[in-house]
Amino acid sequence: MKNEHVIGVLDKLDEIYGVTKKGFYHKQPWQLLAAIMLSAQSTDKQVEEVLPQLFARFQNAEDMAEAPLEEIEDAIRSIGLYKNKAKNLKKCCQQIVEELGGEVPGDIDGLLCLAGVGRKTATLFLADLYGIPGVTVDTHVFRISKRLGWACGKNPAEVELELQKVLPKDHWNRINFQLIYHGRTVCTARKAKCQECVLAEWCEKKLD
DNA sequence: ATCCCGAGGG
DNA sequence: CCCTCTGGAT
Repeated sequence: MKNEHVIGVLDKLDEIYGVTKKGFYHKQPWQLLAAIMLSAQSTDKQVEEVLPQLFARFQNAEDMAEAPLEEIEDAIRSIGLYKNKAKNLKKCCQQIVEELGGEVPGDIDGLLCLAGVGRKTATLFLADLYGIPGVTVDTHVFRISKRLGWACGKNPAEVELELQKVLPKDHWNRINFQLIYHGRTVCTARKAKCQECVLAEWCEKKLD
């Protein structure tokens, strides 16, 4: 894989998908964290439909920490995996209120101690809130990185390290949403639309 | 490796 | 109808 290939792809991604992503609406850090937690295995659209009512009902982390589980479930039911997500949200808010004085951690290790917060969620939170550079490897980034020939790792953690070496740091925080969008619309898991792919000239796995 | 789980696409 | 989905926990 040649360096010009990477530059070519990155320029094209910036051109097609832009360089900034509209993050989830939030007034407080815990709201952003909650929104990202809800987005697991769901689309942004689904999450955004639920947020207004959710934050109207629960004004702060303490409200959610004290709320009956069923009330949280009701507020997010239309999103998949709602039982796990409600349970994690409540537990996470309890931790924030009872162990952290109401403050959401500002570092990766602190965030990873919270219920329902894994590497993907934590990295995205830090990127959105503080602009801290981080490569988040979800299913789309994982799949496309390998098709492009940027990585060959067996799991997301390995691919994350490979991408950190291949990609300039100033692209880390936008490669995620760019590849996710590309992955949902063009470079899909099955039946990738290579004919209409703007990255095809640099792609190792391009289909004819 | 499996489960969670509603929504939308093929 | 059947499949997958911007993860995380067990």
